[in-house]
Amino acid sequence: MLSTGKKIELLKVIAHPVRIKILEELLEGVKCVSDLEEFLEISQPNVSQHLSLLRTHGLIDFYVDGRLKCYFLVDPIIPDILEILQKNYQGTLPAPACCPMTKKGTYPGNRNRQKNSVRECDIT
Amino acid sequence: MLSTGKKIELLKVIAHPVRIKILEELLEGVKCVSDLEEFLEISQPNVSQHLSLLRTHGLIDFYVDGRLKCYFLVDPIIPDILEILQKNYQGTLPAPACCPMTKKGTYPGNRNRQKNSVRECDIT
DNA sequence: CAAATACATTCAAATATTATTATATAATGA
DNA sequence: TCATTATATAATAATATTTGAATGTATTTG
Repeated sequence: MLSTGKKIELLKVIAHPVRIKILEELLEGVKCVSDLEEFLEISQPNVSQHLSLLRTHGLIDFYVDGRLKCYFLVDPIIPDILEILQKNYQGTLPAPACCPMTKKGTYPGNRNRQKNSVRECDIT
Repeated sequence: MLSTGKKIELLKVIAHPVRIKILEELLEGVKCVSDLEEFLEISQPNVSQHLSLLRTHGLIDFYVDGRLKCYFLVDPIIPDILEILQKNYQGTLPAPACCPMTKKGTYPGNRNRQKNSVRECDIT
């Protein structure tokens, strides 16, 4: 299994608007470079460069059909990332249990804080 | 709801080893800067810089307790990303239905390919 | 009020990423 | 074989990211 470090690297590679579009397109099925070039509306060398980066990181691969290179998805992390990008997040995470917002106390750590700061969360 | 573009930007901000560690730490609960500094073993200004970046992107926020700044998670995209980083992916995605690997044909698009390339996937 | 603590900001240097341009290669078709 | 099509690579220039060093501000404590 991949280390967290490697996964962060993958995340970094994925986090680019053009590459996300490529991956979304490949999620639909196999695509050759020229089809991607048309779809993305960027130069062919640039498409190849992005494909190359995705490939050297093991995210995608290709097979050859005549003079076409047919790219497809390999890494199972991709659908999960793309799903997050589609997901409709609303609101925020719940405020921390122990803070002035929830009126339940202040910092739960051991650092110095103001003398009169009461930690109701400790008192229970 | 956030646009895909904004989410890609968030992904880019998140995809950094130090910032991932910060987010993982904050997932456990509120943390002040000095505690993060100790944990991360990087300089205090650098911690502040990363926190600032995370905050300007709306991923985290803080409350003040005396001289402490207590940071906490805000954006609900964070737990989802962190979950992916923990997940144990194995194997690869299934090979495309229509390619030499699966022996079911070649490129499904409309580009020129070699004359004798048969598309069994079209024939059904 | 002075010192100490907690944190932020600014600037510069080092490094990494991105896109462009030009050129190369390999396969196909005339 | 020659032109065309499909793609890759290399070099460069522009830009962005990252870190370190120095300095600044606010709060608390003695």
